[in-house]
Amino acid sequence: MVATSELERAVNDRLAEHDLRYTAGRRAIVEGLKAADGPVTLPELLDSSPDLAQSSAYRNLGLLEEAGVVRRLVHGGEHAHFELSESLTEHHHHLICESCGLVRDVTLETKLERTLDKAFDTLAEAEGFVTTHHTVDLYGLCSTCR
Amino acid sequence: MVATSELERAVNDRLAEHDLRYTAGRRAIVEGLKAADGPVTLPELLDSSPDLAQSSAYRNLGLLEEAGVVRRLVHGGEHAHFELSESLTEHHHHLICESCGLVRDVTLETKLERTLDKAFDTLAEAEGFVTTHHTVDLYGLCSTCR
DNA sequence: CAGATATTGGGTATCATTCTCACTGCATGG
DNA sequence: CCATGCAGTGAGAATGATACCCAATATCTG
Ligand SMILES: [Mn+2]
Ligand SMILES: [Mn+2]
Ligand SMILES: [Zn+2]
Ligand SMILES: [Zn+2]
Repeated sequence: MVATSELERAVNDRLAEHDLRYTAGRRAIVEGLKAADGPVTLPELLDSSPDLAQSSAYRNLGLLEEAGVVRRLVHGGEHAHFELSESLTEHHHHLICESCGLVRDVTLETKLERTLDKAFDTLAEAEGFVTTHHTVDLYGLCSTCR
Repeated sequence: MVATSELERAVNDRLAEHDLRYTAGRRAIVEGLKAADGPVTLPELLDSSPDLAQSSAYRNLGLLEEAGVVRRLVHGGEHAHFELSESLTEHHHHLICESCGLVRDVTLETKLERTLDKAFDTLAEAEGFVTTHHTVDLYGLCSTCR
């Protein structure tokens, strides 16, 4: 987990590389994502930071995504979920409730993750692909929806 | 790979269990998915079966999904992709081109898949989840988009 | 065939997300 | 300080994939 000041500096740097300013609205988004205990939807983000305008939040989430600060998760639910990029946190995967849409983070053992990376590279190569990243999503029912 | 007549019977059975008829439109969808060399979008499906009405195709894809005949893949692109359910084909994963949206099927070694299943169950249990299935998606660039 | 139920398809509605544009904030330099 | 220019903002409108409606048909059952 990156310390806040370090995170702030890293975000600032990435935005600068893309000629983007680190404004109050963008800081509120980053803080909101950092404070959340998992990926959040846009309505959830607005609830936690009521001063954000919806249109600006969507726009800034898109810009932060392009700048490599934010990752957008697209699952079957109504809303996309957003989280801080893995390069600012750590590589992990997701547990998704098919009933309420809740998303939780999970981490695989380093050893298993390395085995997977190797297997994935081989598979992709056989199809002529070059892969940039992978996702592993576990679908099911959360403890409250069971 | 299930033979066509066997597939037809299996689809028929599942629809019957849900009080759904195996009509010409639904058969066209199943045939279209079977003939495709990977998951297809609704516009692609309509192109390959021009007599399908868009509204009926969407409705029937949803019903076929509920009946366990079709699986819907939601990635970042414009359209969802559809394929025959794994229970009618075999468990596999996806290689997705981030540039053109192409989706290809890939299969992991049985041994690795079993290792994953075990690890996933443990992780889910620790979070109070019960999992129904998992996805593994490899993102990158296909040979033509490289 | 009749009655009951399921399906169809053209049109319309929904709604998450993106776009528009007039306005504001902020940096820079003279 | 003020002027200038450009990036950012936000309220509302537009977009587009997908779902819904409903009157007309088709299919099953007996
Ligand atoms: Mn996450
Ligand atoms: Mn597939
Ligand atoms: Zn749940
Ligand atoms: Zn491609």
